[in-house]
Order: sequence, then C-alpha cells, then structure tokens
Amino acid sequence: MDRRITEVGRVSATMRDVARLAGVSVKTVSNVVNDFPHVKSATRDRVLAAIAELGYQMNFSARNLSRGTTGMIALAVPELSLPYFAELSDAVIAAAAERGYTVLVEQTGGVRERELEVLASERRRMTDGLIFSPIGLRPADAARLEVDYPIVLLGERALHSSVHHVAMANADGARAVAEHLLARGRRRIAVIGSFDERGPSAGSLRTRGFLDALDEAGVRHDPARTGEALRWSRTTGAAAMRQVLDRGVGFDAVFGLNDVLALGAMRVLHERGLRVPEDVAVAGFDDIEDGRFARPSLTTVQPGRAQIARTAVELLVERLAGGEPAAGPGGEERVAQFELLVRESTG
Amino acid sequence: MDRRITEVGRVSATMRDVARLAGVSVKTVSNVVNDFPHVKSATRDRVLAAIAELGYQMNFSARNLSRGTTGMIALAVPELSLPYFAELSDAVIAAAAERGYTVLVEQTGGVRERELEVLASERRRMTDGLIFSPIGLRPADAARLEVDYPIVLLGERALHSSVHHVAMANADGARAVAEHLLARGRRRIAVIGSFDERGPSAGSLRTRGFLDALDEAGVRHDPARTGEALRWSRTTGAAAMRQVLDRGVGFDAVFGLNDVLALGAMRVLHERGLRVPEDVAVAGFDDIEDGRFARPSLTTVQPGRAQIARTAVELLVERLAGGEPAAGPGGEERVAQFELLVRESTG
DNA sequence: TTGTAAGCGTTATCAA
DNA sequence: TTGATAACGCTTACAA
Repeated sequence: MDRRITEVGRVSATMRDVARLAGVSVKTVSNVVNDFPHVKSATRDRVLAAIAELGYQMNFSARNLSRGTTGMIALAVPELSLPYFAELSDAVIAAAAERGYTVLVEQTGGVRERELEVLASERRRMTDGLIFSPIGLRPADAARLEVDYPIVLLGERALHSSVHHVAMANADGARAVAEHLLARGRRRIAVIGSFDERGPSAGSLRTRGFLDALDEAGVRHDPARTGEALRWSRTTGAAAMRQVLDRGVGFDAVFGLNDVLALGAMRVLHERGLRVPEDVAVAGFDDIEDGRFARPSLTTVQPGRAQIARTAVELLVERLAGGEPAAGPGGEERVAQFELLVRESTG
Repeated sequence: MDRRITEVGRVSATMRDVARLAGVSVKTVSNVVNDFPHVKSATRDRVLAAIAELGYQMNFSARNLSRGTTGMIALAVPELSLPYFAELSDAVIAAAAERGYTVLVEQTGGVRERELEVLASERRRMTDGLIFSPIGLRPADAARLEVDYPIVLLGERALHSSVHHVAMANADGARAVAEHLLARGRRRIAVIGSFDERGPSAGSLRTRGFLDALDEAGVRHDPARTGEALRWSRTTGAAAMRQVLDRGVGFDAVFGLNDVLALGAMRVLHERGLRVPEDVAVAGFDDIEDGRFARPSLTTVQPGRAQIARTAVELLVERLAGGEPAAGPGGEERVAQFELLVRESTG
C-alpha cells in the first residue's frame, strides 16, 4: 500500500492505492468518485469499500490541474467588518456551497487601487470566477472590468455595461425613504454620507433618488444639510452628523446613505440632546441586524441581500458550467427587490 | 507560442512558453519565479521580460500538486453574520495575507455536527491547515481534534490539551465585569446567555468568572436572574431578557455573556421603560463596533481580537513552515490580553 | 463496462 | 549557474 508521507506527517492514499486494493484500474476509481453512470454496481461497491478502508480523500490540486478549474470562486468586498458585507458574504458562501463551490473572500478596503489589483491579481488563477463588489472604481475604470474570466458585479449598470451584474434598487429605495419622510411631514432633511461624484456609486444613486423625490414634492434641499463621509462607517457617520449640526442649519430628519452611517448619526443626535424621532426622524439603508435592535430601531431599506447573493452565485455558476465566453456582448442585469421597513426612528 | 485556450476562453501562457521565449529551460523560469538565489542577473532579466511580454501567471494547481501544499488555510467560524466573527475573520485574512497565505472561510453555524464535519471534511485537502473556533463541541469530542494536519484552536484549553490554541481571558474578563458592576454598587445582577453545561465554552467560563467574583464579594446570585440563550444573537438576547423580566425577580444590572446578547437585552429594557444605566446597568463582552455606538454605549471587555487573529496565524504558519508533526505532545497555549472598557451603559 | 496511456504545469533530482 | 527528466495524482481520449 504505497502511501505517502508529506512533510507535515500527513498520510494519504491515492487513487492508485484504492485501485490496487479494489483490484480495478485508476480510471474506474475515478468513475466511481465522480458518479459516472456506467459502473457495474458490484465494481462500485468494491471501490467504495476500498475507499473507506484506506480513508481515501481526493487530491484537489491534482484534479484541478487536470480539469483546468479549481471549484473555487472569489468574492471581493470592501471589508468584512462592515455588517452589510459580512451578512452578504455569509449568504454568498452558503449559496456557493449549495452548488458545490468554495468561496475565497478578498478584502479591498474599498480602495480603488486595491480593487483594480483584485481584478488582475495572480490570485484569479486560483479561482474559476469572481463576484465583485467595487466601491472605489470610477467610470474611467470600466474597461478594466472586461476581464477574460467569468465575473459578476454587484453594483450599477453604468459602470460596466457589458458585464453581468446584480444591482440593488438604490435610487428607488432612497426615493421610498424620501417619500416616507415627506409623508411624515419632514421637509428639512439632512443627508449623511457623500460619495465620489465621479462614479455611479450606491451613494450617488441613493442621493439622486432621494433628491428626485424631494424635487417632485417641490421641496428644496439645502446643500448645507449634507454631511461628508467618504468611507461609510459608524465613526464617519457620527463625524458627518456633527459637521451638519455645527453648521447650524436646522433639520427635522436625517437620511443616512446606509445603516451604519445612520446609526453613527443617531448616536451624535443623542449626545446633542436631540430626540429621535420627535425632534429628528432618522432613516438608513441596508437593513443590517443592528438597526433592528438600535434604540430607537432604525427605519431602513431592505435591499434584498439574500436574493442578491443567490442571484450572483447563480449567474456566475451558470457561466462556469456553460462555458460561455467571459465578456459577452451585453451583460445581463438583475435588480433585486427592495422593501421599506418603517420602524421607530421615523415615528 | 503554444498558448492554450481553456473552456471559458481564458488564454494563458505556461512556463514552457516563457522558457522558449527567453531561450532558457523551464527550470530556470521556475527559479526566477521563486526567487532562487543562483540565477545570473542577465538570465533573470530575460526571463522577466518574457514573463511580462506573455503576461504569464503561475498555475497554482500545478504548483500545489508538485509541492504538496496549497498556500491556503481554512478558518472555521460559527457565522460571519455575528459581528465578533466578522471582525475576527477580517483580522485573520489580513494577518494571513501578510504571510502569503490565502484564507478560506467556513461557516459551521456553531452546530456540533457541522463542526465535527469541518474537521474531517474533504475540504481539508484543499488547505494546508485550519484555524478553528468551535462552540458546539463537547469535552467528549476532544479526541476528534487530534487531526493529522496542522490546526490551531481558538478557545479553551480544557477541550483540547494536546493541540495548540489561542484563548481569550474569558474568566478573568468576566470577573472584571463583575467587579466593576459591584464597585458601582450593583448587587442583583442578571446574566443573559446560558451555555451548554457539557463544555468549557466561552459561556461557561465567563459565567464562572462572573460568579466567582460575586462569591468573593459575598454576593449571592439568584438563578432566577439567568436568562437562557443558547445561540448568541440580539434576538436571543432580547428573548432571554424578557424571560428574566417576566419572572418578576428584581435586578439592577445585566451582564450579557457577549455584546450582541447585551444589545438585545438593552433593547428590551428600553421597551419595558427601564432606564440604562439609572435603573439597570448593562455590560457585555467582545467589544464589537455596534457597542461603541449603541445608545447608551456599551461597557464591555475587549478580548484582544486582533492579537488572537495574529497569534493564531503565526502559530499555524510556524508549523506549516517548520514541518513539525501535527499533533505534538503538548499543545501550546496563548492567552490574549483583555481590557475592560467602561462606557455609558454602566454609568 | 473497464483499462491503457497521454497529458495537465509545476517542482525536484541529478548531471553537466 | 543551467538543463533534462522524472515525479505529483488526477482526468480523459481511445481501446478493448
């Protein structure tokens, strides 16, 4: 039994060992392991017995080399510490596992350079495809997305017309928030979390949807009510809220471009003695778990995270299986359904 | 130039192509790529030029097969949706990247069966080692941890005396919380989040540290002030808090066995009209970001997450590099330093 | 239905 | 300092 000892003392049987023990050829073992149809059941049983006896496990490096694939897909997100991306990764890993794929999570920090790097990195040779959630890229970078491997983007069409992508209803969701706040009688709404103007980012789309709704209602938005926060976190949301407060412009509502921003802002409002929602209504976007348990609980937009994860994996796996050319003529777009969740923070 | 087209239309040069173009042997290309010392710099330059011209990228499956390693380590955690584990994974991925390793995150759901599965899964053949944070395993499962590949556990010694592990100061941290609450004059402290009695889980250790401190102070703990929550989340924390409230036992403080439990509990206190910290002081454990921005901000124990991640990766990589036998005679134990962070929720 | 044998693209051994 | 050449363990035509 020609077992082999690797440098860490790991003992492992190969298909040859199994074949020898079962008295068949390597090809037959391979057939059994891969559930190929035409294997006599007596043979199969003998092989399975040998596998069990030797504790044989597939050597994936060998399989991958031979097949030219790896069975892994990469998921590139800004940061796992951001709850939205943690919850998204959770969902993607689960969806991929269902289809037999393993996920490799990459963190870009949301920094353009590192996002570009992810696209061209040698690591891409370790995975069969990529699910990519860029937030630092700009329209000028669109061409860099036309890679020669299967890719699915999480984000907006504008950035990449020829690449499959799964979008969330950023503009419509934000519009729904605005309409909700207006319906509650709020007219002086601050916006927390700005964005890089150069891109059709989630930030710009949400802002646009929000402003459009205000326009249509004949309500003017005072730019002094916008708080800057390039990176989106509780900390930056708090800072942006302070910025607006310190300008002395009045406001009766706050729209955080996402939930962590809104939570950071809410924290500052509390420190400054403002009551939510009595003095100021607050709403966010993303429906992260913290928002449900915040005090007060946070009104937000549930962007269809689970659906996004599932759809992205489906689109990617389809292409992997289909052998479809990587950069097709027109990228398919799927937009997830959103839902406005009204909670305490907006009364 | 003997390029090859894979089924997804991906074009890739091999070392052979590079060798041919540079007029050297494959071995020389390999030497250059791997920074082997004895390569004439003229040769090296020619090879690098060829690499650049062809856009050559390493085929990792081939390298892995040949080397018998994969350059990947697995990290098994309960759920990425739990902020503590999301932040931990972030740190592990970063620490591993610094040392040239890629991380594969596995989710166990904290379920014993899936944790056992992770240990024996064929997936282990895809990674060189495992960093494992079990929460469902019991002492009876200790033997299952004696695997034949390098492993580092995040957790307590009791479960696995012969395996390297990185522990947090669960008991001491909880003791610090208790002492803090006692110093604030609280005597009737509820505990939220119970644990499987059969294991030296974080839950049991934290509880023990907490109770010891009470004992030493001559304060008796009424079991009616314990709220059950096997899975630790905001939702279960809220439910456990309701359970205690509904029993009608009075209390002037709450210790959530971790932060999400405490946040869930705090939410319920608010709903029931109890003021934090005036009526009830609340403390947690883990120092997740939400706690800093909660209202009121949450007193907690910072368990040394970054240090834990770094140490775990270091221990594992050392063993991978050192070719040390997998299950040594005595597992090393490293305990991270903790810090009590006093914030608003305890006045 | 099963076997033979030629790859897959590296690394490692041993000469030169 | 470099080059042949044989592994590494699996898949896959092609035969039988």
